Amino acid sequence: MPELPEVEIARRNLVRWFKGHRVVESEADDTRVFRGARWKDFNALRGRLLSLERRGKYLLFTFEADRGLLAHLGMTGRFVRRPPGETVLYSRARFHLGSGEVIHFADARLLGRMEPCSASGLSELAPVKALGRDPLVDGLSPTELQEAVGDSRQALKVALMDQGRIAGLGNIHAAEALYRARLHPARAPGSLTPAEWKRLATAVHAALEFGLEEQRGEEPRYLKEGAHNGFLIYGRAGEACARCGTTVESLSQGGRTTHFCPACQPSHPDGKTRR
DNA sequence: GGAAACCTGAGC
DNA sequence: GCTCAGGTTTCC
Repeated sequence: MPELPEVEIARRNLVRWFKGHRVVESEADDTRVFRGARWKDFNALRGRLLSLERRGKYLLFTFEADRGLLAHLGMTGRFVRRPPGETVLYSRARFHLGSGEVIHFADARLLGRMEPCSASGLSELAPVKALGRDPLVDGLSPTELQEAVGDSRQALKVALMDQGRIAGLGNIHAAEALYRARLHPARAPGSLTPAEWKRLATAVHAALEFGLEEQRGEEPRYLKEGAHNGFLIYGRAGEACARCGTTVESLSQGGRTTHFCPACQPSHPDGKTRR
């Protein structure tokens, strides 16, 4: 379920957890998380974590001895740090630190992905090479946004979630960005005006920054007990739009549910609403 | 395009 | 009991 902000928070936590500690042992279970990759190579991840990079929703671990790991949280994946001996539900892979603490990769639905490889080969892995610009890592100007998304023939929201165009936006933050930019999710990317690209670029950054603020902390907020919905539009179908009071609607795009305000986000640039 | 697939948990 | 879930891939 995690999108860019959640993955970035996971990255920051991991950097903190690994800092000053060596990995004395790594071990993983043979699960679907490794897909075709050689899961036993996970055991070779030892020593210091030299760097941890995020590109879109992927994490790129670099350990000593040219050992690397590509990780994706899927829908329910998460990294947690626990004292020695403590069990973690759905733990799929573990880093044992010199301090005795254990960093688990837990994933109930097994939709996450782990791929051990050489550190130098991380950037050459197919999923990584296919990624588009990361708004936080690479920046995303209105022009760059238009170049990445403007030639798509899919609905605007679907195009925004295409990781090959922009890396990191998922169902929630794409919807949040469109609401902030007052753009209808079904708009044709080719129809946006320069002013609209500018609004959208600003909105993408705002939505991601808001998400980062929301997710700060060790335990992923979205998995927390009783976490309330702090989003502007996501999950608010049937509620009144905070901006204009119109009832928020939903529609299905590319198999995902999109929420939007039919008044604030007109389907045409001239403001006419058509559905 | 869209739907179904991969999985389990949460919510109604 | 049924539906849905913040992701990605695969197959009509």
